[in-house]
Amino acid sequence: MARAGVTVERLTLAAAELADEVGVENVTVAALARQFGVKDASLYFHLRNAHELRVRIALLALAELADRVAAALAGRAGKDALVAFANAYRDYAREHPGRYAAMQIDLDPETAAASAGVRHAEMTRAILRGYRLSEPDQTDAVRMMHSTFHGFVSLEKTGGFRHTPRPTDDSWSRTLDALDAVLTNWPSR
Amino acid sequence: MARAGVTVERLTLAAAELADEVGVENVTVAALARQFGVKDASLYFHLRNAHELRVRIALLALAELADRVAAALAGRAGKDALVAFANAYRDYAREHPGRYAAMQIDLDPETAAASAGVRHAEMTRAILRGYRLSEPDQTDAVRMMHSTFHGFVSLEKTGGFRHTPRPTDDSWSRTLDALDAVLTNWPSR
DNA sequence: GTAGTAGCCTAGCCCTCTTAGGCAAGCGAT
DNA sequence: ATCGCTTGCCTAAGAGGGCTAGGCTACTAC
Repeated sequence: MARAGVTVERLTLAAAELADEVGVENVTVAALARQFGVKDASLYFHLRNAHELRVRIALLALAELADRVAAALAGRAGKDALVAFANAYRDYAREHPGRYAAMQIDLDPETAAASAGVRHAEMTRAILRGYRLSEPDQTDAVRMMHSTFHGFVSLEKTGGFRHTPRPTDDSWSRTLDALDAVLTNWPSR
Repeated sequence: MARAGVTVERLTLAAAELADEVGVENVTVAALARQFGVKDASLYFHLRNAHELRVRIALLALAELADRVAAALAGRAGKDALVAFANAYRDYAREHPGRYAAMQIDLDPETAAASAGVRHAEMTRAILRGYRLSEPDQTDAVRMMHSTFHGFVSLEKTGGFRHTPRPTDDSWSRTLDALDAVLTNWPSR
């Protein structure tokens, strides 16, 4: 009997692709086993449980996104960097809806600390260097930025903007203008 | 054999409460049936399938939230209205995490059009009257506002802000200041 | 009081998750 | 080469959940 050559890495990648096709909630151990031509039970040799599978998708996505953002950010500063970050973020979410959704599951603290999520935080703060904000304004601004990006992308995906004809691309670009404006002129207390 | 007195309304309400306790993804037809002292199969007399149950939770939540926001908005204008809206939104999401999560599932267009979601859109636009924005800026601003609210609340819930000690309440209030500032001074093209 | 229907039930199928225990392929050491 | 050990797969089996088909019963309308 030939071995199927299943590894955690191959499983995770296949799971991520499956997630993009059918949604994270439908990424099932059984479906994955079928893809590898293997019985469901066999995957528990590589995986603790179905939840770990989703966590692994999330970690993969966080790392991939961090790489993309880092590449987009290279050599840019100020609004240029803001827009590059934002577009890398949104593009990734649209190309990989399942992976993006997986990113939203909450990781336990130590897993999160070891994830590429920390790189996101660092890069976001790096952007703000162009806007000369000091603490605690910087933290607030980071949170607002992230909220705006995530909120927009998330609402766009679930069709929250569908009821108005205006192209979402236009709203996105104007939202970034507004974000740039408010970061440039961060209101003092 | 006494009848259990199951109705779609009672089912939906129980499901919503269950969702707040254990998460929407764990709202199961079987669990609900147990709560009503009834067999699972019996619920299919009232419900088409498990998905309908979640849709009903979403619609309930949209209506409840719209009521709250409307109450919060009464007699307010400008930044006052903005803050009231935002807090009503965030408070609801925190008190009813399961209902809030249910709100994010995408409804098919006609269901969405018949939902209380349209009231949200109207009220959001009403707030912007205080800021004198005309189309298409108004649409962009509505989208940005909604994105910010949803993004913040969503990230807060999934622990996205945990890695920084700053109280989220403070960041929230400063984010609203920033939003007010940018709406007041919406950047022209 | 009888017909009809609304509200529940049992039986049963399929799918998923997960554990327990077995067998066989390949590797390292003798 | 072969003996054993580990790795990678297997079968078996139980617990749930989703859902359908078909049946019984209590209430309702006439």
